[in-house]
Amino acid sequence: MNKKDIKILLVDDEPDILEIVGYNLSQEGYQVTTASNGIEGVALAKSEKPQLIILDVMMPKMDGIETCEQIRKLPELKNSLITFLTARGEDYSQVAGFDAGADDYITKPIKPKVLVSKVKALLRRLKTEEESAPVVTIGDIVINREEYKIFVKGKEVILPRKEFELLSLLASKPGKVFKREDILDEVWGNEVVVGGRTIDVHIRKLREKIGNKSFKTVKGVGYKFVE
Amino acid sequence: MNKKDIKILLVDDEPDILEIVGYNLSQEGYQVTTASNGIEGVALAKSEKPQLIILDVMMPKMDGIETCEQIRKLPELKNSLITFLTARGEDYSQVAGFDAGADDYITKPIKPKVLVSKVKALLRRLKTEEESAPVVTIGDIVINREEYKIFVKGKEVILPRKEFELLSLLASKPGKVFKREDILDEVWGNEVVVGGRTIDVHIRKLREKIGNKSFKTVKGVGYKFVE
DNA sequence: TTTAATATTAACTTATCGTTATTATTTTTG
DNA sequence: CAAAAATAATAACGATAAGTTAATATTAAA
Repeated sequence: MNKKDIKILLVDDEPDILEIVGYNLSQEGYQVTTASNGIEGVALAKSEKPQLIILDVMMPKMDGIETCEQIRKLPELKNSLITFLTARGEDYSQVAGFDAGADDYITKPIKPKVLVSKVKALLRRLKTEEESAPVVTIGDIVINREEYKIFVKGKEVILPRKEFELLSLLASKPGKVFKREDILDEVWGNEVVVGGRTIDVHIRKLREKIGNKSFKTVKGVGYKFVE
Repeated sequence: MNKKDIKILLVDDEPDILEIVGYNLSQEGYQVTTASNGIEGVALAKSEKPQLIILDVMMPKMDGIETCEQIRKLPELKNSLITFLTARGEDYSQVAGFDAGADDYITKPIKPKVLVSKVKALLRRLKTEEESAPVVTIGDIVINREEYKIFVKGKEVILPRKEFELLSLLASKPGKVFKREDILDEVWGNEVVVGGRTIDVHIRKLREKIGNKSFKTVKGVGYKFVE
């Protein structure tokens, strides 16, 4: 992934921190979004799906720990990294932070250079994890291959195996038309022989459950999944 | 993991440092290996696979930064932590160190007590990452792998070996679906061939003892443990 | 060695899923 | 624009996978 495709969300109630940290990360080429409180932070996390979220622990209204917990509940953000900003020596918040699902923490006072390289280190970690990332998001559909779960607009939809695999295949390359024969190969396996209408029926079931407009028919060829 | 199973590799060209740091860590019960230059360090890292590597930044031939980069390239050492020894104020090396893949740094002059607690803190972090903690808690179930004990809502439940291992596996990643073949590999071993209904029977027994709702069936795939 | 505990298999039941057949609808093409 | 081709929709059937129980084999314990 290119650096400029990496989004970082920064949540802190102190404008100075947002300013300085945001500036430094932007300079590095990252896309930085900021929020000044937890509620706003969760909302932005939802809409932006940043790869990295930096949360201040001490915030009014909703603190970093709770914000972190909220974010961790969202299936589409399972791959995101979360790191806390914490005053040096606040050992408690580190511990609670890890419990809440944090990946790391950065101690204040912040030294820009240290911050930037720590972020780099974290994102390096993301890269290796991402190769095996079990969670894919397309539009408002989240596919969790590891847990065999599908979420549509945050609501879980239970799919039988073949339907799951079919969706999984189509969604792996949104926009690409999968030929009927290719679908049979991938989902059914090339030894199995099934009737010509089997795919149609499964597509129909998916349309019922996921939404009609997501699955486009390309007559004479096959099907594609569109956002 | 037990303290005496933790290996620490110490790389420094100054014999005094090796002596004093090595002594202190050994006293704490860690297994300490030492190398007096980077090349030797990389070789030992490869063969010993230490959990923690402490590198001096300033070394002749190959410095700590380069040594670190070399080590980070080795896939088998991805889980290892690397920390630098750096003279106070050498801000540069901290930054470069993080870039090279370091997890922390320790400033000279070394105070044994500070060193030891820093090492402890680092290894605590490793522990949580490694999830090999002997005691795991999921909801109101506590699994003690070391003592082969299970507690449900504080009450001990005695499980036979296979059931224990099955539960232990599923609970190691709550939510993740374990395929039947994976379960066979992990719990039974990939040479053993057992009938198709064996897993079911064990699952059933677990459901009886631990609670029905904790074990979800994913038809055509396998089972998962949920809170 | 005997007994008890655990593991596996077998046989059967139940539920769910996948496929096909049928009919209707839409799209394409001559 | 009409006929043919392709796909959509439904329901019904058959296949498959999992659940259950009981019996047998294996292992560990007394």
